[in-house]
Amino acid sequence: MRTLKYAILGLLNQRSMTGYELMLEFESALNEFWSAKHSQIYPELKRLADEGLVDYVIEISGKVLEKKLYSITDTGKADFLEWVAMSEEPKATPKDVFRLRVFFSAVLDVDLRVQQLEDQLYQHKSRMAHLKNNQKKFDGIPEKNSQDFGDYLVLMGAIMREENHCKWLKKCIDLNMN
Amino acid sequence: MRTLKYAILGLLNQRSMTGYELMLEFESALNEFWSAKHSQIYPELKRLADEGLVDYVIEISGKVLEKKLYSITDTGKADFLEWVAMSEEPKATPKDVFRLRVFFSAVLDVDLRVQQLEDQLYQHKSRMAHLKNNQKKFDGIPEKNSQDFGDYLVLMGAIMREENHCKWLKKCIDLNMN
DNA sequence: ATTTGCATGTAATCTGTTACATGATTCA
DNA sequence: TGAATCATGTAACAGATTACATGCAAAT
Repeated sequence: MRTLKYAILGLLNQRSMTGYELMLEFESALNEFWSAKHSQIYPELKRLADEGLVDYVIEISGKVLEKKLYSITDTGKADFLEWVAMSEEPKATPKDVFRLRVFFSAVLDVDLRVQQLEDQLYQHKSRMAHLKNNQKKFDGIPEKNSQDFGDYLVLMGAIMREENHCKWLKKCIDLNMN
Repeated sequence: MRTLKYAILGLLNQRSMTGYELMLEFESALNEFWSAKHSQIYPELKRLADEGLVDYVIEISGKVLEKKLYSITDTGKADFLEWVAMSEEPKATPKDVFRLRVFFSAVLDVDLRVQQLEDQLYQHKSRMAHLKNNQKKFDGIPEKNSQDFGDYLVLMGAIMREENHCKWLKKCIDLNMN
């Protein structure tokens, strides 16, 4: 499906970046729905360059350190636009180890189950606090055709997801304790 | 992390099964949070047998068709119990191509965005109807120490997740249309 | 008889993570 | 001057999907 390809093209469609900067984007902006390590990004960038979807210029940082500033090409832009316009069937399985554990948890003592759920709840609560803090940077709803708008929608989605997950965890705790 | 290993051990801890039956379980009961194709299950079963965590007897279906009925061993049971009792850090990234598309969707016409969101909403609504139908098989809340209890909790979680996802999609549609 | 489902496997490929490897720049 | 960060790459491995491959059993 080459999703990483389109994630990179989408980011380079916003502005030219180095591989390192792309990595930082995956760690921040896209973190809630996609990720990639530098060991995956650099080879993919090379491949995209071979395919003519991106190109780069070498810049010098300081005295000698070379960095490659990548830009999307017209072909790349066309390819990306085609992808983003596509409709898709929702993927069947968002794999989730914790839910798997809950599924099997009847073999455990109730105390331990509740402890695990509480632990999970704590972690997701702090995650939610972090997301809500990120939301502060928007004042009001961004303009519909700005990149900030997409940013806003997915952040809202992430917050709603965390909220809902916490709600589920609380219900599980309740049902385990009666 | 060997999650498939523990998913299989957990299922075999409930009852002895063939690889084919395990495959069916992954397609039904576990479908909301884990999946595996037969091409992954059969080699894993072989490996688990080599590791002494499961064993099997060959049964004959009809005249000649051999099937392997797998059972969990004591070692396997101990290993599984240790795993299910473990606490874990929530995984950072539940990758989601649709959210990635939404993130970049500002490059599209508003009409197309709304169309995509509506399409997604339709699919998730029917998915939710399907899940709610599954829930009917429970009358009331299952006993806390039965496998049905875990089953019930994750099904509830799946329904809540779908409900929440639909809510998010509706908000996205609203914000795109003003 | 033919189709659908039961039943088991391997091979090739793709995607992603961890570990290995190196070196420059900036800030305290 | 030492630590954190910038910057780029490769190699080995793990996990998972698609395709290849075969054959029996049951139901229509």
